[in-house]
Amino acid sequence: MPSNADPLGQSVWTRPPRSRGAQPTLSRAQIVRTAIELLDEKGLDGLSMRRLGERLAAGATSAYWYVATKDELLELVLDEVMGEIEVPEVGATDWRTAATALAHGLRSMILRHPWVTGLFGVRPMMGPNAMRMSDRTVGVLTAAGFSGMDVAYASSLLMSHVIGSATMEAAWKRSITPGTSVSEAVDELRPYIDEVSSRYPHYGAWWRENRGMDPENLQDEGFAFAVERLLDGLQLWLDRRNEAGPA
Amino acid sequence: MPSNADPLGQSVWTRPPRSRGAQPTLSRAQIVRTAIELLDEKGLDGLSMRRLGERLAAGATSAYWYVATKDELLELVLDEVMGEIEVPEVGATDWRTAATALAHGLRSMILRHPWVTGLFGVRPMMGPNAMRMSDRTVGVLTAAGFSGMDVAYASSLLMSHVIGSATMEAAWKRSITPGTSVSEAVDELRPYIDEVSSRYPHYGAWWRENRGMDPENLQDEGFAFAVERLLDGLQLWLDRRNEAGPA
DNA sequence: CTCAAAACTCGTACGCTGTGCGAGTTGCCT
DNA sequence: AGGCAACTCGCACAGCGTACGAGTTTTGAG
Repeated sequence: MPSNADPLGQSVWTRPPRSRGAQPTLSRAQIVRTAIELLDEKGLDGLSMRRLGERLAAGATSAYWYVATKDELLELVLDEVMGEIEVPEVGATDWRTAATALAHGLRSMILRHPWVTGLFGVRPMMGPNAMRMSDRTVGVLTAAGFSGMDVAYASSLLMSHVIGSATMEAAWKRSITPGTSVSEAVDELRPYIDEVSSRYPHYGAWWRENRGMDPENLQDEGFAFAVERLLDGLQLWLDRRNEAGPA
Repeated sequence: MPSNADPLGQSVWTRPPRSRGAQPTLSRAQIVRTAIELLDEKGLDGLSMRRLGERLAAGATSAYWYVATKDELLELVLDEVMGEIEVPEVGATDWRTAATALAHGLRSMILRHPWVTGLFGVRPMMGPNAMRMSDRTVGVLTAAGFSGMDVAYASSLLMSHVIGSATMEAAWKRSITPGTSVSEAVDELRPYIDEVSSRYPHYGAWWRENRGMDPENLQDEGFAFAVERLLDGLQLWLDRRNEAGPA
């Protein structure tokens, strides 16, 4: 363990960076950037500390001066990509537009970096970028009329849905042979689905009715549909509460 | 690779089990059961093929006769725990009750086996238990009045939300020292949250108003709230459509 | 009953992983 | 000038997934 290891259970985010001494040839930022490069190219399994060292033109274990463990590096990486999402400032638009932007921004980040889905489950996101996003979300929802625990509930509803659906979408995309389009993949699978779905009554019936659909924009449309329904549900709750309140 | 390895890219589910020959001392079912035991005790990282062999009182690589790779074993394991969820048959209750049962059933399965969150993202779920669940879900939603792609959208909305929120809940639970209750954990974290939240305006304001809340049933309440909003949103869409249709 | 083949079990080994350790180098501060 | 802090990195270790092939048991065919 390098000497900057965490003595008191503090997280990566609270520990100050080093300052004096020989000038470093590496940096946290560079390490994180390179790790993301590697992850984008080869996926979560494709990142090993040795490969990272190689790509950095450094020794296999050199990164360990800047990062206590691989898990910690992954925490930094997760927060870094969270920084790619932009949430409108409070008051810039109505809350529905802002929430929609948040949802779509988060989703497209995940589709850009599908390996993040493997990182969401491990530790709660507390990095500065994730916090900044939470902060804006809280602001937007508060301005919309939510208060108290409802804010937390609504924001978690939003985030959870996006994370869940993008996780499943990424899983599906990963399972098709790379390079083929969605339509081609579905065409390939069609006989198999025919066979399987025939054994399940409701699913089979649905499939017989809908096997002709164009699968190209299905994921996008499904996501947009879900976000609308979800915001409808929240809006309805606000409306009902406003009706009941001033009575 | 054992000789029953998949020659044509078929999945685990289509390959028939072995029949003739020396009577086996192991079985797929037993292997899967033991793997789940180990996973429940030690988490995703705690499962190694060697440990599995040990616990089975067998050689380190013996399980490889029944399972081509560890990933395949995990696919079986995932489907096995999916079998723990019960979805009401179509017509047994109104669709809202059925959907609520599905959501809560899936959530409590995930909280019982938190390691599954690491499995959702890797491959689409196509095992028999997952299919059975999808089938019932499709049935319930069709009976409710959804049709065509809406069925897929609505069912994915439901599942995605549960998976996302349970993933984040499991992450949070994992990060607190085991054995301490939720309230104790929050009490421990309180000074840290005070410090962090002060740097984020909206989040900080929200925290100052709400730092006194009782965190004990927060997760449960938040989940129930979200499911209600989500079903409201779907219901509203059905209503609007029924209004517009017969006009 | 005989016997080859099928059905399994498992010890060994290979290449990979994360990372602790300690010796080596560099450059600032007194 | 000298010492120490800041870094770099080769080596080694324990553990991983799993390919391989030799060993054991049971079966069905002749």
